[in-house]
Amino acid sequence: MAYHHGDLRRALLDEAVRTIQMDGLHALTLRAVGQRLKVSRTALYRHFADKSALLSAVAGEGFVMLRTQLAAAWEAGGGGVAGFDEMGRAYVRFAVANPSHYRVMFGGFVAEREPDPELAREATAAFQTLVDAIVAQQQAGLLRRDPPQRLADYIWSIVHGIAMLAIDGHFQHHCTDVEDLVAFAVERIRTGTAAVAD
Amino acid sequence: MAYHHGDLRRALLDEAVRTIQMDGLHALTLRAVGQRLKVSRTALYRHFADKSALLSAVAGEGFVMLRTQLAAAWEAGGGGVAGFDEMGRAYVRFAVANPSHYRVMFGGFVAEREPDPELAREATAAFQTLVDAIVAQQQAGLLRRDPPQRLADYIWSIVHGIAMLAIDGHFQHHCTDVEDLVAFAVERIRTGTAAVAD
DNA sequence: ACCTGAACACCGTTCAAGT
DNA sequence: ACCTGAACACCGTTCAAGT
Repeated sequence: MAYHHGDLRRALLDEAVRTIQMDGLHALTLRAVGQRLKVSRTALYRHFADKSALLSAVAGEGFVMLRTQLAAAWEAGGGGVAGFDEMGRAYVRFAVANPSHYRVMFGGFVAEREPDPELAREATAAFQTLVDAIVAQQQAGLLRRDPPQRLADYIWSIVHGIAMLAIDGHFQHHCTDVEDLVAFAVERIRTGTAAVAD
Repeated sequence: MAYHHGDLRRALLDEAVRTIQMDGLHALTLRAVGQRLKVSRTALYRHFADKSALLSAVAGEGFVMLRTQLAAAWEAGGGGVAGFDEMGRAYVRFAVANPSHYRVMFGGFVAEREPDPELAREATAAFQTLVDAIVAQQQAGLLRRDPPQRLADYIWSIVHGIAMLAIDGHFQHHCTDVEDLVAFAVERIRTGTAAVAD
């Protein structure tokens, strides 16, 4: 009869994201997901070790999407200053457009225990996109010659902070437009990290 | 016999923080808290409407502590540049020293639904400490004359981003010392937001 | 007023059993 | 291989009852 065959895994991931998007992370129960997919609530265990493995998979897909969109923004901006600024905008835009992915990626649900190495690898790859762009700009004389990792930690913190506060609605209270804030941040980062004369 | 009288509320708050600190937010169960305080698991309902009200109270105390420590740092630094830099350091230091408070304050557990107005007021008061310091610096000609709220959103995002990533252990992977990162951030913020010549 | 114990409706997970 | 149904040990919350 209506076996889901190979695509139940895919359906479970999509339904998990959909549920978090609509009703929040606390509403994600294996029973509800199974019920909505017309499947036993234990069918999931054929595809994931447990609930946290499902969340890890969601986070992993999120990191792949993020890395792809960051790289695309860098390319679309033609590298250099325009490309880097575009990366910052793309980062926050990803978080705002995919809040459930982002929350699972950084909400502390996965990072608590030692996460599966594949997830760590994908997170590192996304971070590396930022480091690469920083090194490229330094070599073009567009950015301070601080250690790239330090600059990356700093800039990642800024866009992450904006993204988190935006997702959690902390800006709505004082009517802050997120796009405007990111534009302001990009300018201030540029001013604060410009290459200094030798 | 061993009634807790008026201080059960206090004991519940402390035990909640202790539990989150030691075992994580997912380990905070009303049953465990009650058991550890030698009290029925339903005794809590005499002091809090429900579990989320307990978390709201923890968050509220966190905002009071944060505001106090930010104001103290500003004063200790004698206002001006030194005081402002000290505020940034104090912010991240608070988060790292009180990760369970911080996670409840910003982890999206409280902000999801409409939070109680008292909590919102305390969060706003903490934010206002930053705005006030920014206005003072602008009047002293030490900071760009952008809208104070915009500068506050920007700087709050930076320290919040560093704090969150630090708490969730995302810096341990590439051996970043948080104090060093904050020091670097404070310098870059200063350079990026310095007053411009008229 | 403050606390208790039993009860209710949930949850993730396991496991023997079915196809 | 893939899915099911019953069972187990949890959870937050309610409520009549005790002091």
